[in-house]
Amino acid sequence: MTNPASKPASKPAVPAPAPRSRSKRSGSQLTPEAIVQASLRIAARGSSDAFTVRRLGEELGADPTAVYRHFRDKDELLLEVADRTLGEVLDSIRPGLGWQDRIRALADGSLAVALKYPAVASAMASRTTRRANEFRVVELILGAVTEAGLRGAEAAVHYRMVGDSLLALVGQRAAYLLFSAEARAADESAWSREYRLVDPQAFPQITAVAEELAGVTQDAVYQARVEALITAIETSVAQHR
Amino acid sequence: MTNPASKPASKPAVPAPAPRSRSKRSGSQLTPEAIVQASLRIAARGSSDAFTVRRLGEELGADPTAVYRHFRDKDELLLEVADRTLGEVLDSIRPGLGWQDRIRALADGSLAVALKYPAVASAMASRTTRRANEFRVVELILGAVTEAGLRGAEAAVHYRMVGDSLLALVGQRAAYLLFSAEARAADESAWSREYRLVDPQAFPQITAVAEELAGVTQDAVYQARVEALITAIETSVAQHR
DNA sequence: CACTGTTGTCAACACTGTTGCGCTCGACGG
DNA sequence: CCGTCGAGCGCAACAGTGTTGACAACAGTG
Repeated sequence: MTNPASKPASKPAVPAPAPRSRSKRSGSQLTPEAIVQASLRIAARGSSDAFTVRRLGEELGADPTAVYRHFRDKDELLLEVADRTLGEVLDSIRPGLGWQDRIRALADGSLAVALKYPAVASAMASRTTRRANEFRVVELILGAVTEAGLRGAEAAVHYRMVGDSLLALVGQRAAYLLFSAEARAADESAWSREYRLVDPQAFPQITAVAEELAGVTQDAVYQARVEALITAIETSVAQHR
Repeated sequence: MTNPASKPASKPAVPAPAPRSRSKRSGSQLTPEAIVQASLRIAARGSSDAFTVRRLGEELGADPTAVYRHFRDKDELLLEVADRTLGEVLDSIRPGLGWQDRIRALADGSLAVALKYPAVASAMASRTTRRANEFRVVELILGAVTEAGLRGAEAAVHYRMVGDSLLALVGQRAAYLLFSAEARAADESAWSREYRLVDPQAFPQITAVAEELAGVTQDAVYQARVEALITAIETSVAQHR
């Protein structure tokens, strides 16, 4: 079952409270924590090395299938890793910010981890973990839109708008990073080239701003998308009064 | 060929003007068109049947590897299929609409094909085809933001904002559809259940709107996200004057 | 007729995630 | 101290995936 439905008891894993030192087979013992760390290390390698179970075993110096003693499947591991990084993002958000800056901080933090661990962010782009830290995100965004002035159903739908949009934004950017560096470079240069070679008759608008199109940076687009979310909230607040 | 993207001779395919009737091996001959159509048929089956090359061969009544005589790899086939459906979306947009309605029409049409062919839309969520119809989309969005009142770099970055956001939105929704129906149902009911079971002390905002959160529909979120794009453009226009 | 190039078939390769079987070793009861 | 037990790991294997190269059958051309 690789679906997003996992009600049954999730983690016996390490039942004993005692850390029980190092022991077992040869030197280093395999813990969920170690597996998560190794996963992050692999995910950080980005496009140069895909995130696969076998690669994970290699990184751990253990047999790949040993991972399945600690996680039901790869999906559950990804969920755990994603929730972990999400927790770090949340912890890094300073309290006391205005609601706009809290959303910006959430976006910036999420983007940062997405750029650092593209494989993880990409895999989570269209799902939810339903784990502890995700509820913290819900709480954070809901707090922001409430502080902005939205209530009830209006607040709920705007939370979803912001949450889904951020997830999509970050996932999209991460997935793009999973292409090889050469492929990305080729893609970008191809775009700016073809903008200029377009038939002016058929595509007058493109021709008019071909230079500017070639000069648009990913960061500028990111900024615009985040600000669009904030603007949408502000506009909705202004309308409902 | 008024399209901008075809430098390396891409498709000899059917060089002869004569349709050369039916011939070849046993009865039906395999054409790129037939392959695209079969792909669409499979993609329309959604989560019940993954879009794989072997399944495609089955659908065609031919060996799976025969596809590689007409497309370099699966990716190129997906690009072609995606561009095809995108063309239909564009053709369905009535001219003469205001710029806002043109963006809404593009979004609605894209969502419609994404819901119909989730596998295709999902695969295209974080890439671009750089094919003919994609340039038509660029032209359409650029025309809209220009009509709204944006120029130069401002128009360019807003085009990217709208384009990337729509792609992400549609891809996200499609990817969600690729989960099995049961998994999706379980996921949704789990969310609405857990919203209500959350600790009121730790998550006051969630508790306050738990009911409303459970009642938010995908369509409402979609609407909000599209309107957010339009609002962002309008706001930017108002600011730059 | 022979020749050539196109196109479908078949077997195979290099991967992927995942499972069942056995072995080893640490921990625990007596 | 010793025997038993069970958790944790390695190994081999399975069912999938996309893709390639060799082979064969046919169309059109000289």
